[in-house]
Amino acid sequence: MVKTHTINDFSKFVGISPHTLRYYEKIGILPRIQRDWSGNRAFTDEDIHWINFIKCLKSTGMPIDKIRAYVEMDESESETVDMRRHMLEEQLVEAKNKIAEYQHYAEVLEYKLVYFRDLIAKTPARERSVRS
Amino acid sequence: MVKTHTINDFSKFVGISPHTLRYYEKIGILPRIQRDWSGNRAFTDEDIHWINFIKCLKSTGMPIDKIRAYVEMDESESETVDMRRHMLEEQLVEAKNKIAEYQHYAEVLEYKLVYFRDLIAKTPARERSVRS
DNA sequence: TCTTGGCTTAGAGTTAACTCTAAGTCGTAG
DNA sequence: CTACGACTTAGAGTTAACTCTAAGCCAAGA
Repeated sequence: MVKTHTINDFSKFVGISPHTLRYYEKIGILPRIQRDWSGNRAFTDEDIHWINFIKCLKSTGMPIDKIRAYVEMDESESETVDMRRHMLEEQLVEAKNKIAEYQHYAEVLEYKLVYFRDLIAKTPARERSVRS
Repeated sequence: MVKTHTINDFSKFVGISPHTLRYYEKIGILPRIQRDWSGNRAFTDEDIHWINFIKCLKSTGMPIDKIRAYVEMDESESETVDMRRHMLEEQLVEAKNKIAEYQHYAEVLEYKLVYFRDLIAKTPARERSVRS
């Protein structure tokens, strides 16, 4: 017997509103959500992993439609392992690109900040009115 | 005498459409764009740095309104160095958070991919039909 | 002269991914 | 008995940041 969560509890846990959770189920990116005998959704800890994985795909820029396609393949008995692997590899590249991109931004910001810190260290506050 | 670029050239260079460049100027996040004698925008290499900096702010999640506020401070003679520094420091935190976030996503994807690669290595293609 | 590429204002349309409303049903706890 | 928290469908509204259209003007080059 696996412990399950109501939609409200689960919502708080994963940081996604009940409304959006139902929406995700409806559009097909959250399949296999169990129901209790009265028809209410019964989320399991397994589902947390799935949500995290979905977040991963979404955040690395995979559009909802493509996520749905992936999920359908995952659900089907058809032979789609190669394709799914390929899709994940693309998202991995995206993730790595994002890391590089934000590292660049961090550098730009640090560079600007060096200038500001310098300026603040050298100049009494009342004399400061300089453009960057 | 500084070499300048037409809006079309500059557009290609920074990867932002002429339309959007005009829009940026209009909403106040691209100030000080020079004009030639006939009134056409004359972008300088300086402006490229500025665009890159703006991209930095935008990509680290600073909304347009806040960017405009920053730009206004940068333009004004008022004493806003501390505030601007503070804003940049917030964006730096954002950039670092993003890096961590995407590193996490990359790990999740790599983990999944290990499973797929394993599966593909061990199973002849015609036998594959497994759920992840 | 005609085409090309620039300019302007004002406002409408697009996009994805939610996010919410309405309107009604059901089961349980106080 | 009543409130609460689930549930349903269908469709409307929201959001930011573009993105484009219309309509018309101006200047340079072939």
